[in-house]
Order: sequence, then structure tokens, then C-alpha cells
Amino acid sequence: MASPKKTEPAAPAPTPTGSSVSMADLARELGVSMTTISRALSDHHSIGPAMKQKVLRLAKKYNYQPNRLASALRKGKSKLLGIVVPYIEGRFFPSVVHGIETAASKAGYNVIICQSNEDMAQERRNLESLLSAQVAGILVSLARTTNDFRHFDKLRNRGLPLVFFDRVVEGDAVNAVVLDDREGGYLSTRHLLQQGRRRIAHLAGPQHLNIYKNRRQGYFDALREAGLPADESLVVYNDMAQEQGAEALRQLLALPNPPDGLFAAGDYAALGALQEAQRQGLRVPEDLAITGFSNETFTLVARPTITTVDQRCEEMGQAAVRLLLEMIDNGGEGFSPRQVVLRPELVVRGSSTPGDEDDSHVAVRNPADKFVGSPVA
Amino acid sequence: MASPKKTEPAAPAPTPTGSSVSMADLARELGVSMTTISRALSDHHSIGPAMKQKVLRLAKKYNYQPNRLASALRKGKSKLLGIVVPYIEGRFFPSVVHGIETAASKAGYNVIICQSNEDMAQERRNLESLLSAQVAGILVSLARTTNDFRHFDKLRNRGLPLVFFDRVVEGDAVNAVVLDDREGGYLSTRHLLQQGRRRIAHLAGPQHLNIYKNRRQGYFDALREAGLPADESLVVYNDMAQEQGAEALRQLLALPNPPDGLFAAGDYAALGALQEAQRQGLRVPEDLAITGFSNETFTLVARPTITTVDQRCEEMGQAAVRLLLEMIDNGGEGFSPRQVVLRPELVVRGSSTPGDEDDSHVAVRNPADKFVGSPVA
DNA sequence: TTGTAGGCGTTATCAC
DNA sequence: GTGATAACGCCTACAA
Repeated sequence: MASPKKTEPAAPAPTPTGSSVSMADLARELGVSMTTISRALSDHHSIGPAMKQKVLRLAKKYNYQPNRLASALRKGKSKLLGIVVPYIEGRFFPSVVHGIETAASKAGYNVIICQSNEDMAQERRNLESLLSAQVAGILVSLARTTNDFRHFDKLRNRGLPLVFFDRVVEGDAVNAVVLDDREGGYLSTRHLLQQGRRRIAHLAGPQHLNIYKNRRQGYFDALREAGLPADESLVVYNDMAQEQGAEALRQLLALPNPPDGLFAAGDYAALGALQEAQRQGLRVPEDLAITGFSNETFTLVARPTITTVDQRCEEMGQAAVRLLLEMIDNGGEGFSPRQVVLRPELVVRGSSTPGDEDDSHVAVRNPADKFVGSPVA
Repeated sequence: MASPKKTEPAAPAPTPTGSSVSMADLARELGVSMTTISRALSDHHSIGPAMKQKVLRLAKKYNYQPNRLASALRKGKSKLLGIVVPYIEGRFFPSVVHGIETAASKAGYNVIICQSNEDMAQERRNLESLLSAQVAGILVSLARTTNDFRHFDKLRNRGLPLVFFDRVVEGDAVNAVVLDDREGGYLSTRHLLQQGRRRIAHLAGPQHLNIYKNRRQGYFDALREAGLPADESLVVYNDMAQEQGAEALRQLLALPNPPDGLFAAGDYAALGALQEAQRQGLRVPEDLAITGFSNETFTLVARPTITTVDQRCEEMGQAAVRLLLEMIDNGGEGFSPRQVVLRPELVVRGSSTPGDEDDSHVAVRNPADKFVGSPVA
């Protein structure tokens, strides 16, 4: 950038018109060595309070900003964390990222964010890119298409701390933070049972994804606990889009003995099913009680409001960062992998509880609202 | 990290159990100088094809990853961009960030993301942090409380490329990408006029924010164009939360001559107004036509579906990156500030057009859907 | 309490 | 075509 090679080596320009000030500049100005500057700035004990003051004052005056690149290069450890998510849209991932950034920032780390676009090759490139950027650790939620995990082994071989969240590599050899999806499925289904439903159907997602597999498992667990048989004809598998929810419901209603309850493993599918039920003249929840999964914003806007499972997105981000920082601080070695399991929260609403609630005044929370009333110009 | 100080200086371990391989390692192994390695890797013309092959092969074999910290330190230019947003939640900011990351990644840049939490002090710290990280440029959407802009001047003095988006510093001295909010307000209001409405009210946001001021201006422009008087009694100012939309509507309906159309400057407020109207027994859109702003997901779930204005979030992110990269590539100097203005898109739905549409089959788009059907394990 | 010097991994500038 | 060398800004033994 702007050249620091002034002809006068004496003092840096009092009103720097560009370029950044380095420790060397401060040292020259004060007539001391860089060591002293470095120590004063990092509050080393061997620096006198007088000197420390002088240095800090000058640093402020010239608006000195440490060059973290140089520091990281020297120390072999940066203050950067990497995130790899399938995409940054919808409700879930942005919320988790929000939690991650907040926690990381509190610990003095910046966060580099990458999207895999659900593509394994892209995911691999993301990791290489983060490796190149010398991040201190990486947080990953797997792409849908990832079926080979060698690129993660490579990280581990390098001793780079790695934590998975939500979409994780199975097994206890990895660090991971997940929602207890089984519990979520269990709670939903048990809730429907408690509402007196006995023929409960399930809209299940792709079973190669652990989250959907576990939600389905919870569904079966609750049925079994209630002494009801597992009836695969009541389970419809699809990709959980809204229209597929509608389609699935049409299928279920065509059964000789149609369901009176429905646990959908996703809110979009739940919404599709709800709308289809209403189109077919069914009353929800009286004729058919419905529950979804994810606590999407629109579940509060639909009528009736949709019972769903909250995934604790922010907590997940925070927990993942906590775990990662522990590994980083432990120097990487001698850290045995750990899995953190978050308890989901069943949010009971109108789609599963007749007359239990007056939907007409529920407030839909806008993230911006939390700042309403902030002091303002 | 793992010490590179082996006792044998000959070759790096053939199966490195940790640590990263550097150019020096490759040079030693091949018995050439680091210069050669560097040039071969960066495809310099003065390197023979034979040598180049050898180097690339070895790099692959040892899985060499360039250390971008070192490169950036040496060159004074990193491959990092910084983003500062008020928060990463809701629909707008995540979508813009998505656009930014996608465009940046395509150009070989990684993105560091920071949240100001709508707080000016935090915003200032974010900038310092990014400065410290030696980013090549910064993208900012202002915090609500920012009323002093000196921290941005500081960046400019350093010659650091800076682009604002959506919430921008006013004036033509800055680089900025914004939505034409005035046009959005104008299109909405004109649409209501075309539906035959003559008493059109406006739910306006805080007027110190340019976006809300401009939406209001568009509203007045459309009225004037239609030869209708600007009636301030039909304008209600608040913070655009859902409940405030309901409250505002109560106020408007209490007027001696209540409105038959309503342009709300935000979807949450529009939703609140819609629900309140229905509670009061009004038919929407027959008795009251309503339009919102932002194209939130839930506008497709509400009944009737809500007419709204799409903000082109992704395009905004892309445009901002394009502008920033231009500045970076131009070497910073001699680049005259530019403002990019995106055209909003009016999305007409049921809340403003009687019988124009059958709401019952509209598909709500889940971001995940775009990957449905991807090849999978 | 302070200073000197070497090096982190890369690249630019010379020289051969 | 290739090599030696000196930075970039910071940290940290080791000396003084």
C-alpha cells in the first residue's frame, strides 16, 4: 500500500494520510526497541508503568492496530474460526451462525464463513481454503451429498480442531453438537397421543440423513411406549417440501383407515399437509392434529398456528464454539472427542390442541424487534 | 505447532503425521531453491514445464497448502473481505450475506462476518477487528444507532475499500448499493390506486432511517401523481413490529373516514394490520387492500397471501461485492464513489387483489428445496 | 527493566 | 531459467 519509506527516518507523519502504523514506527518515535513496544502492548510484567503509559498513549495517538496476520504467522495460531454450512438461508443456519459469531466474538475470534451448497466437492474446497487461511479451528455442518469423509481426516491429521454440528459424522470419534432429534420426534408423537390420537401418521425425510432417521425413531418409540403397533403404511417418505407434504396427506387420506394425527419431520411439509387437509374439508386439529419440526417463523402465521419443535439454534452455535475453543486451548492433543446433545423444546400450538389457544393474537417475532426502542440519533 | 526441527534436514517425513508442508520443504526435497518452488506454484513464465510438473506433483503428494497469512503479510494484501451487519437473522441479512459469500468465493476471497447488534460502539470494534485481520475490503450495513461516521473516515484514510449496502451513509461521497425504496413505495401505492382505492393509508417506519423515509416518499409521490392530497392523518409512524401494525390499524379505523387501502413499510406490520382487520370483521382485500414490504416467507402463508415488495437481497450482495472488488483491483486510488440502485419488484398477491388468485396452492419456498434431488449417498 | 537477533512462510529484487 | 537474499510485522529466547 502507501509506502512507509519516507526519506526522513525520524518520526512517522503526525497525521498519517494512509498506511498503517507498525510497532517499529512506535519504537522509533519513542527511541526504544520494538521489544519494549511489543511487551507494553501485551501488558508484559517486565514493563514499567511509566513506559507502558507512554507506549499506550502513542499507540492511541497513531491509531495503532496490531497486524494479526503477522502475529498469527509468528505464533502459528490465528484468531480465526472457520464455518462450513450447506447454505446461509432459511431459519436454521443463519440462527446457528448468529450464535457462533456471537460466542466467537466474545472470545476474541473472528469467523470466516463458507457455503458448501450441499456439494461435497465444494465442501472439500471450503476446507482447503480455511486451511490456507490458517484458521485455529473449524465448525462444520455436512453437505447432503457428503458420503466420503477423508477430507476431514486430513484436518485431524494436521491436528486442527474440528467440531460438527447438526449434520454430523456418525460415531463417537468426532466432536459434535446435535439436537436430540429422536427426543423431538418422541415428544411430538407423545403429545399427539396425549391428545387422544390413536392413528398417527409420520411424514419422514430422507433416511440417510441422521436428523430424519432419528425423528422417525422417536416417532416409533412413542408409539411403542403407548402400546401401539408400528404401521409402515402410515409413514410417507419424501424430501419434506411443502407440496410433498400435501401430496403425502392425499395419500394418507386415501387409506381405508386414515390417520387422526400427523407428525411431520419438517415445518414446510407440515404446512403443506395442513393446507391440503383444509382443502379437503377436514378441521385441524379436530379431525386431524398436525405437528411439524423446526419452529419456522411461518408456523405462527398459519391458521391454526402449527405445533412444532424448536431446535435451539443459537444454543447449538454457542455449544459448538465452546467445544471448539476448549480443543484449541487444550493445544489439540489429548482431547477425547465429545458429543453434546441438546434437548429440543416442543412448542404446542393450535394445530394439535383444539380450542386450547386463541391464535388471533400471537406475535410473530421479527429479529429486528429486539432492537426496537434502542437509543437512536 | 508440531516442530519442523527434525534432526535430519534431508527430506520431510514421507507420511507427515501433522504440521503443514512449506515451500522450503518442497525445495529441500527437490534440491532446488524456494524461488523456483514459488514460481512454479504461481505459474511464473520463467519456469520450465519439466520443473513445473515436478513441483506440482510433489505439492500434491505432500498436500501442500499455501499459507495465505504469509502471502498476505508479504504482499500487503489479503484474500479476505469483511462484512458488518446489524445481525444475522430474519430473511434480509442472511440472504444478502449469502449473495456476498457466493460472489466473493467465486473471486477467490473468503469472508469474515461481524455483527454490530445495532450498536455503534460494537460496529466500531468490528471495523477495528477487521482492520487488524488485514482484510482487503469491507462491506457494511449500518447499525440503527450509528450517528457518527468518523470510524468510517478512518478506513478511508487508510485507503481501505469500503462499500455500504442497504443501510448506507447518505450522500454521493460513498460507495453504496441500495434498493430503490422510493420506487418500492411508489409501486405499492400505485398498485393500490389501480385497484380503485382512493383513501390509502401508510404505516411508516422510523424516519431517521433512509429506507423508511424513501418508502414514505414513494407513497406520497404516487398519491400526488394520481392527484390525491397528502393526508398526514393517514400516516402512522412506529417501529414496524407486528403488534404495532395492529395498533396502527385500530387507530386508522377509528378515523371518521377510514382508509380502503394500506401500504405498510414492512411485512410484519402488514401482517399485524391484516390480522387486526380480520378481527374487526373487515374483508381483505375487499374492504381493505393491504401491501407490505420485504417479501418475508410468511407473506405466502398468511391468508390472504400478502402483496409485498421484493428487495433483491442476493443481487444486492452480489452488486456490493462487484463494486468492492473493482475498488480493490483499481489499487484503491482514483476511484470515484458510485451508488448502485436496485429496482425493487412488486409481488402482487391476494391481500390487494380481490379474487385475482387462489391462495390455496401457493408454494412456500424452502431454501433447502433447491437441493432436493441432489445426488446422494 | 530493556535490547538484540532470528525466524514464522511467502514473494520481490536482484544477480547469475 | 534459476538462486540467493531481503523484506512484510510480530514474537521471544537470550543477553545485558
